[in-house]
Amino acid sequence: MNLISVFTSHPFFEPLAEHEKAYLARHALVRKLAREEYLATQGDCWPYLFLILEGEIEAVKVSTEGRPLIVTTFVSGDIFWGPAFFEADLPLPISLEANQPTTVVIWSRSTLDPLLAKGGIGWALARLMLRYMLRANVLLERLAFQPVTARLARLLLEHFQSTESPAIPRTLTLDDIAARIGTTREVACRSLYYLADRKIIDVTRTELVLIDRESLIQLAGET
Amino acid sequence: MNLISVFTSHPFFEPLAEHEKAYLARHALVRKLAREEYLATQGDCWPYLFLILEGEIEAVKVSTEGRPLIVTTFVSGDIFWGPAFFEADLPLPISLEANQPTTVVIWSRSTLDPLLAKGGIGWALARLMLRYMLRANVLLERLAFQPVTARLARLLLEHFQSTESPAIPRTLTLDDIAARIGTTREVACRSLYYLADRKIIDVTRTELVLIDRESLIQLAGET
DNA sequence: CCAAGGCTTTAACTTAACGCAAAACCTAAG
DNA sequence: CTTAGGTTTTGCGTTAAGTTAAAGCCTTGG
Repeated sequence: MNLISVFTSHPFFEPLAEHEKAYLARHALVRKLAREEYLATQGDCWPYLFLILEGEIEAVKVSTEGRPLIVTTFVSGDIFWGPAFFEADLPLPISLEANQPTTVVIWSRSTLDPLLAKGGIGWALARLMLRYMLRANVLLERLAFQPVTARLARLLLEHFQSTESPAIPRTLTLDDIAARIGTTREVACRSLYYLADRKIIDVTRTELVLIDRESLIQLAGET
Repeated sequence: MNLISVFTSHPFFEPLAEHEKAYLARHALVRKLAREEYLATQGDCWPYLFLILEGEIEAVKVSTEGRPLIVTTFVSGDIFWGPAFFEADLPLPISLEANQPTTVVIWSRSTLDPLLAKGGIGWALARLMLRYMLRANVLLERLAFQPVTARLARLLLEHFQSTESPAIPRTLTLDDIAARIGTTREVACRSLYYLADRKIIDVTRTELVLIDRESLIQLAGET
């Protein structure tokens, strides 16, 4: 397998010796997911750790009324796990859903167990977890303190940042946007046009064009 | 110092050898906090880990407009840390404020460093962090999906659970309640009377009496 | 070319939640 | 006893956000 090359390059596995990496590769479960396919669902007891080789996986929560909220997105190279990986019987607090065709490598708790006893990996896990905790924290802050418009503004800023061009094609549907900022389709749409009305962005059917970055930043609150 | 006895009894330090525990005790910083005193404030770079010996510490976030939100409460025996304990320069996402007279033991990153390299502690930290992440997750879910009344109902249930008696004295001020469920004084008060109006609880100036647990549970949503 | 299905947009309505302000109440200090 | 300061309670006006419904637009597949 050429899987080993992937591990070697990933900083997470750096502390491991060669034969340990080989062990990992032998026991790895490679799984391909289609768009909209679930890796695991909320409430499952899922004692695995995964690494994304290609694609994206969204961590999504669903309310009792069925409204989805995308908590975070894991991209290629990211590592995550189910709580049951650490302690038996802890249910998965979110669903893991592929965004697009995605390939992941999965290890079960029992496979990784012998390696975890060693120092390096435990520490690395703690660091990773810290990162995710901080992400969750940011989300919490926004949901608790910021209105929909501000959350939308921030989402847009992130998208505009990732490209040089001031225009981004409308790849996300309104439902996607709504799930990301924690609201509904309709409200997301209204907010978009609220921004358009004050000449902060330009909304067309095919793209969103940034007009006034300053105002957008201001609307998004601090940072 | 009799500090050592505290460590020995704490499962977190179980993996350590006796001489290591002694090392810990030697380098421990014991700090007493008065009520309302801050251990550290949001935005600080705070590379420490602490253990509560006595008292309580609240993790509180403050919005730009000054509205506080209590994210979680650490009680006697709990261990927590600043993100900078793991990675330099990460700011504290919350403030740590004593709820009551509180005693904590603090270690700096540099002190603990030699012990962290060893496996056991890293793993324990990862497990602890997982717990906190799950807590944050629950809070997120409630803020995102549940109305104020449901959040209040759940808070009350937790309080009623902790005592046998159906009556609890009003030790929390409305501001406290509001900060815990993420709203304002006035709204919290109104919600309280909303519950009283439908005979679910009884509100007097001195105590809250549980009348209809079933309804309260139902209002609180699942669980 | 047409029709179906999905996505977007708008409008009208409803309501939960917030802010302001004032009154009521309680406690502790003088 | 009185007052000052803090807390609780209530009324009122405002608004952000969710809901429902319907219309419009675009793409795709027959």
